[in-house]
Amino acid sequence: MNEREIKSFFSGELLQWYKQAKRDLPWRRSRDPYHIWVSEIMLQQTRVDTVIPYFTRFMAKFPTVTALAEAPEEEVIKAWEGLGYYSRARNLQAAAREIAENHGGRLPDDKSVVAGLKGVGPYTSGAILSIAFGRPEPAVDGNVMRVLSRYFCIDEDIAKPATRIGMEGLARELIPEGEASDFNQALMELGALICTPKSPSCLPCPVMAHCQGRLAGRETELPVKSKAKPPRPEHRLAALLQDAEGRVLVRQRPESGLLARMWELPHVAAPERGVWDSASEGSALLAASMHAEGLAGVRAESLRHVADAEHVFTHLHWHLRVLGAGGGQGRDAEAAVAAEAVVAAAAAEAAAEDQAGYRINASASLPTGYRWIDAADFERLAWPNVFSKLLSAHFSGTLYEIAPKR
DNA sequence: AAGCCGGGGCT
DNA sequence: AGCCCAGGCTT
Repeated sequence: MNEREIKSFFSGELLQWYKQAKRDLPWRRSRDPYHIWVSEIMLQQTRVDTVIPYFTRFMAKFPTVTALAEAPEEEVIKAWEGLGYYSRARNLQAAAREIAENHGGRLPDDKSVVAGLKGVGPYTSGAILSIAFGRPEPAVDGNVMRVLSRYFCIDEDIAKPATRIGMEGLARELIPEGEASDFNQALMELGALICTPKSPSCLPCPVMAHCQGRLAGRETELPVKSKAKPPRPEHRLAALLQDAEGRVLVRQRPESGLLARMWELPHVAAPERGVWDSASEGSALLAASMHAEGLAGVRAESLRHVADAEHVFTHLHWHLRVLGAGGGQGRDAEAAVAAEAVVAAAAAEAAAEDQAGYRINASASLPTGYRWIDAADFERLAWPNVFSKLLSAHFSGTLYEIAPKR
């Protein structure tokens, strides 16, 4: 078989396989470009099984481009809570506003418009144009690069942008006339169901007979991919502070950057691991930090170790130690903390006010971005997973289950 | 080209 | 507990 025949065998067999093997997914029940678009944004870096419930809820809440464009941003972020990469949600809404404003609320069959949308790169552009409009554009994601690397025995590093460009050229050639939608989905479906990353199921694979990687016995060593740098560790001290009514002090993150505009417990980075490990030094640091933020009344000696939590990002690994005070929460995972009187001035004021350890005068204003929340507020605001879990446990009275062992 | 952006599944 | 997976944007 020559190169041309190997390619046409691949396209023909794959397409035929897909037509009988394709999964019934919510976004495959519609040809509405808006549905395809939302699903493709959610599917960036995210598995099908994770996306399904989010997609269903999202479409019920924001059924049209216009509905999404007109929604308050916090509602969109809340609907995205737990999916990660929150800039996807902000970009999606910004693009929806662009479509509502300049294209009558309908995604146009126009490559330059689609490719120019916020949050739409080469992969997503190709996916929308082919799936929603049948245009013969390649849609090369990680699945497709894995499948093509193996079938054509390509050992270029798929982490390099130049490799993706090359794969797009190849994928474009492979699209059968008039079948771009099914063919592109077939390529990804094969990667998801058969040609999987770890141990590919070659026997039921519709194109095994001419898979160059398999014929060379190299299917498990392909694709070649250079490794990412490990996330850098950060040890952080977080405060779980309550007022007399049991409300919890939280703050909103900055407009841009990591976890932009989401809510969290106040926390501060420990300059070194030793400070984080030491109950007295950690408490003193956290109290001093809160005081510097304008929160008079935190006394280091009243802070107790209530939980540890981890949060791993692609480039960052947070080790969170949660120190708590106030409210009626009597359980103590750790012995009472004896710290230096770092905030002595504030302590004197606070001691008169509240023996439980922390209290903000009702008339005193909180620093910008801070507020007290109750369980109902918690349900409405959007949190990164780690704080969602901690606060959910706190409000349901089960925080001790994720508290440190000792 | 390299770093910045979350989260979950598998072994 | 440590491994792997995976697009787009910004600098």
